[in-house]
Amino acid sequence: MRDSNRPSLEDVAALAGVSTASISRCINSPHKVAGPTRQRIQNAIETLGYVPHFGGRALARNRTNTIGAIIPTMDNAMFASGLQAFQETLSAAGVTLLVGSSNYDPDQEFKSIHSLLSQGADGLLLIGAARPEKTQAFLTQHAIPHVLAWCCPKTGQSPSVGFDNQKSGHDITAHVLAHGHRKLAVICGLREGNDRATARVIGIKQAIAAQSDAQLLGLEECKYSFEEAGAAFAQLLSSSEKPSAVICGSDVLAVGAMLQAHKLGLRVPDDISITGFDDISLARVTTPSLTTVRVPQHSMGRKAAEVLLALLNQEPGQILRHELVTSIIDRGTLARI
Amino acid sequence: MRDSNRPSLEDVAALAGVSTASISRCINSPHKVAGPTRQRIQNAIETLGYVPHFGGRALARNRTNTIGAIIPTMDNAMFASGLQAFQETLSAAGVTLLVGSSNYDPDQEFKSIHSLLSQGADGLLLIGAARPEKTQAFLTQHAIPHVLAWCCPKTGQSPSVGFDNQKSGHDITAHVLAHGHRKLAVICGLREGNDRATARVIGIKQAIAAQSDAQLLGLEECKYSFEEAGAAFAQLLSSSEKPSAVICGSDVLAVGAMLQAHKLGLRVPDDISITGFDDISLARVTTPSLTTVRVPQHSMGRKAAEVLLALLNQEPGQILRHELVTSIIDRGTLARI
DNA sequence: TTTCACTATGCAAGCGCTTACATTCATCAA
DNA sequence: TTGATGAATGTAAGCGCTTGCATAGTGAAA
Repeated sequence: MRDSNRPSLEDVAALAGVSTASISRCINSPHKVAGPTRQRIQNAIETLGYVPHFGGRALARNRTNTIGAIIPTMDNAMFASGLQAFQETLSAAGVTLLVGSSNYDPDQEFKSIHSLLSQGADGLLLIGAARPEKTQAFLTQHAIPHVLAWCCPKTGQSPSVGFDNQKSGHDITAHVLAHGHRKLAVICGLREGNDRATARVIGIKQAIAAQSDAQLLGLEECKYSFEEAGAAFAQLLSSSEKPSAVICGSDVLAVGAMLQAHKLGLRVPDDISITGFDDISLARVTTPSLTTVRVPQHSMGRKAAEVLLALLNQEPGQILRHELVTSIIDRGTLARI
Repeated sequence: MRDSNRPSLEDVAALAGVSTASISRCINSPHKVAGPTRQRIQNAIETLGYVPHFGGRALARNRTNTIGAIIPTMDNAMFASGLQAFQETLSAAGVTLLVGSSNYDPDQEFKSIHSLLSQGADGLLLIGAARPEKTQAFLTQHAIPHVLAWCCPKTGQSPSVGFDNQKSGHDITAHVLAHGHRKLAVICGLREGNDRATARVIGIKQAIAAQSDAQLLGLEECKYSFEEAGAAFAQLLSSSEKPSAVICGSDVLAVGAMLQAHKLGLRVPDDISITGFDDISLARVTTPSLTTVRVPQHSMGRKAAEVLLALLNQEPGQILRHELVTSIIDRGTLARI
């Protein structure tokens, strides 16, 4: 027990009167140790408050039982509950979650990947499929086990657990069109390096294009904040021809738009309809509550963890592309014209 | 290079024609290595794509550069932005964040502590001060560097970065009383094992007690969900004597109450006033927006990280108790009577 | 009883890295 | 020239754990 007072395997072994090997076995595969011995060891561990030394273990096993997740930000709720589910699932499997953030910046993401790997992450959860060649190459070259979430790319060989952003964008737009709207506008997140935002917009445009008498009056890109979304909304409504519905690429944007509409004295949905995307808790709280696209965050997080764990355990026959379904939640911000 | 194709220090040493010690020095304290040698080593590292093995490093150094945070849940936004700030600050210092959750359960928290420590966390961020003797003893016995956040206990020797929950509870209540309310009710989170919720209620009760003609008509405890808070609200309003204001221990509860009020056909704040606590983004989004207590989540997260880093670096002369101030944000859910 | 098969446990060799100490070598003052 | 000095590099001893192999112990079959 050289370092301060941290007990080592050896200390436990001495107390229990067995060899260090038995202790190790008792911890890692208890069935290999006889009942009474196990009991004695348990006691010793208890009395000393022994906790295995991570470094030693990681070195000997060449595995850390740690998985990294790099998400754009925890600050808004967009990823929170998915991440929570991810963490819980890992935790149940005895794996710990390392968190890094990218702040929607590819360079930052690359740094985080590096950082988490050098912290020993056995695998990685990444959001979205779009990343620079450099990052992609790094993942491939080092054969980093990873899964993509929030997306479901049809190309590329990374396993993914997500949904079809484009289709969902299409769906909500078709829904808006079905309500009789023909003059539409869009607020979306910054699309550069963000394939989810990009795909959603493509889907939206597709749906509009498919309806001959519909038109897209304007499209504003901004960060995911109430303020920026509000400004974008004001911008869209300042043009001569005003939309009857504004389709937003995220609930955060939609709520920002609603707040701004309120300031402008516009009633939602009587004067203008607004739709969101994600169905985070915000969506239920506004008045009226938000018509939006429900994204199965919880099951996505859980499934992503399961896939990643299977990957690490080299379980064969894994399906590599898990597409979950989204649905439209009709609440109160979409009027029928 | 025994394991698959991962290069080790030795491989780099061989390539560069130096000893492993020099490589190590070159990585960890470059100034100790002569220019040309350094160059040669850099090249070798580059060519091999060498990344130091985490386990080996952690074992030799007895330090992982990893810090764990155990928060009740990431699912609601209560801790999200504080955690984000915490993570960013750590990241800037080259330290990685490990996340565990407690789900407001002391046993689960204990398990998470164990788990994060066994994953090598050098230090810990814990929420709140109330924990079982067993957990406390474990922390003390093993001399785990840790800091408490979201609270600011005057006793106990754990460093903390937080605010005075009791005082804040008192303040918001005094504020409500100053608006002329005399018949109050309270919805709070489950207090068992949750010192923040407990302290807030104590503060609320104190303020009410200090106002002789004020009365507390009812108090409901529930989980932090819209549904449960809604039920609690309904319960409070089902009694014969109805409160004119309901003070909630969290914005989540307040929003749940508002949603329920709406269902019951009550106008906020005309028919009933409601206040929140935390000032998470939800609070700005309801109609009317929520009068609440602003908690400096961001600076709390940042400061907590700074304190923890200082602790790990054994920087002397640290102040161990950082009390941040809260303030009341007056928005639209508190009527003047 | 002897032998065999099997289980429970111990022994000891690493895992990849850091670092105290030893060694080498160039530099410079005496 | 010589010894002292200090910088650059090498040597090798761990760090705490896992695990293949060896050994001891047990009961059943022969």
